Amino acid sequence: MTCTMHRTQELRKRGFRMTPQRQTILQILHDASGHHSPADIHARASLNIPGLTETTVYRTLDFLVQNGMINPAQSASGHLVYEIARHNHHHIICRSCGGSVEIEHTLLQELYQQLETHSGYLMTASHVTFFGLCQVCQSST
Amino acid sequence: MTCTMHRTQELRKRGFRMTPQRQTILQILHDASGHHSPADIHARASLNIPGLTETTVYRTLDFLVQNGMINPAQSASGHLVYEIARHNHHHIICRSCGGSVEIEHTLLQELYQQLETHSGYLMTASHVTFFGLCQVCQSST
DNA sequence: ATTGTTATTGATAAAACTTGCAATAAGGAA
DNA sequence: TTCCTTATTGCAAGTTTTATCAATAACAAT
Ligand SMILES: [Mn+2]
Ligand SMILES: [Mn+2]
Ligand SMILES: [Zn+2]
Ligand SMILES: [Zn+2]
Repeated sequence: MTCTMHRTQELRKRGFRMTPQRQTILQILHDASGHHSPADIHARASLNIPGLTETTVYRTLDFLVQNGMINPAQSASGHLVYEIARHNHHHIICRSCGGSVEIEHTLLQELYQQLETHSGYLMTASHVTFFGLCQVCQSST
Repeated sequence: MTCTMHRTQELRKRGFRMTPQRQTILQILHDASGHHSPADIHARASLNIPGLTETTVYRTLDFLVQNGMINPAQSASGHLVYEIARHNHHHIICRSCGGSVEIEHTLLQELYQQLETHSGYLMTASHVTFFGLCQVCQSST
């Protein structure tokens, strides 16, 4: 079964509908891996769907996050960006230059255990953004 | 030396100035501990400084973050809130009800070590927000 | 295919946040 | 105190994000 059909069924199972808007935005995030801003996504999706509004882009992104198909992340500027949901990972962003690096979730596994023990919260996958100083910016101070 | 005088000197040392706006906002965050939205802060500070604009509140908050006197945090809604810089800590927010709990930084110390080793980034204090499901919301599903 | 239900969209307005610039005032120096 | 430099503010305009609501279209049932 194709990826699109699978996602369509997932949504229908939950009483939601697949639409060209949702399909297009998913396709864009699937193809162009990485983090993308709502404005960027709107620009790209508009090529396929001329009348598409920014309102719908924001709503669709929220919807897809709620349904676990994409993940939100803080960008260096503090704004939200989005990426297709893939393996569980996190990021460190350099406070100074904005550069970033990816962190495997396995590194956080132990912490998550402890957080659950200490807080009673169930720690679900959450695509955390840490901040720090990259090597280049460390030496250039 | 009073707290305000100390902060004033800190800023002057760096070529910046203490102003009624900055002083008032610091005082507000100092007295009302916890996380506060820009709108909330503007409302409170306006009582002391009638003409105060939202623009200045946003700019002041950014400035105070840059100078390490306050910390930003993601609220449950995703928007930024601010609190006076105090002991190094983090938060877990419940995805479902928005409730939150505080986490001591000591719990993350070990992780930060590993992150530095793996990434080469210098991990500075960063007031991280994790997301999960609180006990109440876990049982009510 | 046709119909009916209602989730979803686009249009519009509002709220939240940012930027550019001239007027103001903090605070160092005389 | 007074003067001078320039960091900081308020104002006005712009951008980003959210809320409301009537029109549309997905899709299940006929
Ligand atoms: Mn990512
Ligand atoms: Mn906090
Ligand atoms: Zn850097
Ligand atoms: Zn909860």
